[in-house]
Amino acid sequence: MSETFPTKPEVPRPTMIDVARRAGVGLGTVSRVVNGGHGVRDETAQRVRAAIDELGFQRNEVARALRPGKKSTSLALVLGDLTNPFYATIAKASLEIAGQSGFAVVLGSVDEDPEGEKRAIQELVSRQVAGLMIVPDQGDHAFLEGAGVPVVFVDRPATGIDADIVMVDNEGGGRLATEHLLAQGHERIAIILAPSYYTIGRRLRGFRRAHRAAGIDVDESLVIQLPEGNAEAAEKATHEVMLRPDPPTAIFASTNFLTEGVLRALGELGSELESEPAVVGFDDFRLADMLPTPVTVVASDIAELGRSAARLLLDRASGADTRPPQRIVLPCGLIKRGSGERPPDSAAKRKPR
Amino acid sequence: MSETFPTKPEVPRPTMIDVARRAGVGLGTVSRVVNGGHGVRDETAQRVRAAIDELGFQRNEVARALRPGKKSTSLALVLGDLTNPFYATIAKASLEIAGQSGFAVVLGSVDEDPEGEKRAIQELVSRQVAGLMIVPDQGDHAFLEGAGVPVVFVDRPATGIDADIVMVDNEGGGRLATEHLLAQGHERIAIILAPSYYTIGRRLRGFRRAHRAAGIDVDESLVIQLPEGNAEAAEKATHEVMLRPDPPTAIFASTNFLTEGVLRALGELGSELESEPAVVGFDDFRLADMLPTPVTVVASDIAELGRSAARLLLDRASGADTRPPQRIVLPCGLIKRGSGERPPDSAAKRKPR
DNA sequence: CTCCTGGACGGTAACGTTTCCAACGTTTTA
DNA sequence: TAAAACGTTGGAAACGTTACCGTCCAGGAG
Repeated sequence: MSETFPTKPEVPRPTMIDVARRAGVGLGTVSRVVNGGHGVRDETAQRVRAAIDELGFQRNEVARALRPGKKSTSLALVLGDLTNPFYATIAKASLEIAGQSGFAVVLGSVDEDPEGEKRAIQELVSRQVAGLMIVPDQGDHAFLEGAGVPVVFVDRPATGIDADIVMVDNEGGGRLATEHLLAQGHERIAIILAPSYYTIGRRLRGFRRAHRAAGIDVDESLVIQLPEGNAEAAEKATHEVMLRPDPPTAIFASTNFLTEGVLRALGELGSELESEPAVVGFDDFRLADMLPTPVTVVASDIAELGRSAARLLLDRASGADTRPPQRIVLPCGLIKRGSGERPPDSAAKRKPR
Repeated sequence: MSETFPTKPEVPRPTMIDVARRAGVGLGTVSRVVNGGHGVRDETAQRVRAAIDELGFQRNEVARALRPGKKSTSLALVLGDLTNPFYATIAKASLEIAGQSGFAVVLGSVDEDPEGEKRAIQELVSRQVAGLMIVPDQGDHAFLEGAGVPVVFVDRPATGIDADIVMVDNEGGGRLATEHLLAQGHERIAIILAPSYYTIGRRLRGFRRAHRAAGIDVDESLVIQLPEGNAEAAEKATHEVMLRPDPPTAIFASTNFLTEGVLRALGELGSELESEPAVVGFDDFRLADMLPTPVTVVASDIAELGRSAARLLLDRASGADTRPPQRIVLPCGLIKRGSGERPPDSAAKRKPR
């Protein structure tokens, strides 16, 4: 390198010792002032505070967390693809709650495989976080038992450990969506399923229960298990099922990304279809109301999912909450927008508006 | 509480001292083994590693970061609404890069006001992060000068400090979008602007330059400054401008959320309009290709924005990079989808497909 | 007047790690 | 053969904070 950047003087940040010296008091006094200032004479506290301001002192959270028994003021959040608005919403909400209590949120690097998840979690634990919020992948989470930090699972339970869990009423949502379609007279409803997550299983159960309650048999050839949980897989599967000799008159997409894939396939199929099927998705998504046919979805308050998890974890971490592991379940509601309203016998093509 | 949860025995995690005792070696030797194991006899290292496995020892990153001069192995990321896919993409990408180097990413709680941002940053600095990635709000960031950690700004520069910056070619993008519309024959192009961010200013500059190059005057009444940067504001503004006696024949929306608002307004206006205007947005968004009229956008590689920022910051933090502050600018490209292709004289209504 | 009480404060140990230095044994060099 | 050099190891200091303990002084009780 021909010219180097003048490296910053790397001025060491002032410590409590500097503050103590400046204020002419002992180290303990500074500590007391920094932590609320009980047991310190007003006049002394003033002097200390003045010194803090002059030096621009800021407490070193790392040193603080080193003290015996103390945990850091950080929570860890382990989740999947942040690009999925579902996860992003959880992250944002938990961040907000944590921030209100002066806690930061550490995001471990998120891998796909269970092994990567385990590594990420251990990385986080080694940072002495006060608690873990995890949207768990498949695989055993028993190794968390000995981690010594409270854990809250979000959106789905984990196996091998009995911990708090905050989730959505997946079965109720699945039932709601299906009942809505059944009420329109549909009897051949396809359900598109992402790979074996717990949530998906519950949504399927709701689907079956709604059928049973209505006295209608589920055509198992319309229960479609995708190899992957992305829009492309759903698109392909929708293509296939709609071109069968006896296509479904309605489709229930079990995930926001899957809904997108379903709609994409229907759009491409377009006029090839004798009659466009009704569609209901699970989880709302942006622009759902602006598509050529606004899409009806079953939705829950995802942000509340994140908030509840963060609140619960903070209470656990502070020791304020010693109840047995809790199971918080948030309700789902139906947002009718149009795509679920097509009658099964309608041969009408999508209209301009 | 009538019954309390059996509090975990709170097993203290094993330390290096435990490992040393178990392996019958000194503390220094354990440290050497943990950090690569140079200068330790193979047989000794084996014994130490065995002890580590048996005890399930894991290095305490907090204690590690306390050592003089050492920073933690965490990077901080400060940004706006994670629910905005733009920010979420940056977060995901930087997380990925940081994770590859064993760094975690701490998200400070993100407020809207400059004061909240400053507080969040100081919270993060007090956690001894190795570096800061900031998508800065307005306001002076000179206070970062003395923070003693490397800073990389993302998406926009900050005032009051000369630091690395990774951004997008906003002016080029603005110009590209405008040129595309001009090439279709449009001469009355409205531009919808979010409040005074740096990026928006550059996009506007590109807009003006393109006009000048084409020898067409900008109608200043079509340069629309929004009071807020959300979809609602854009929707309202679009309504107003389209109902003027002499409406624009094309609209350039300077932000993904604004594009959404513009489209929403146009959808509502529907048949009230004599001719629907062409639309080009800045930044791509999910489902843009599935709207009734697929929307043309100017886009850049947002993920690369995050990746570059993280890479640069890691190099700065490790001291590997001592160059003067860098300015990385990523190019923008045009993604044609249809909404930008309407000729200015077309009286055609939106067609079914 | 003395003793005791209690509030205010100073000093120090401890947290778990890394880094430096000294000590040791072995081998090479003079 | 003695000295020097080297590789391996153990021990101690240091990082910045909090918790605990002891000291000091003032004031009240006896």
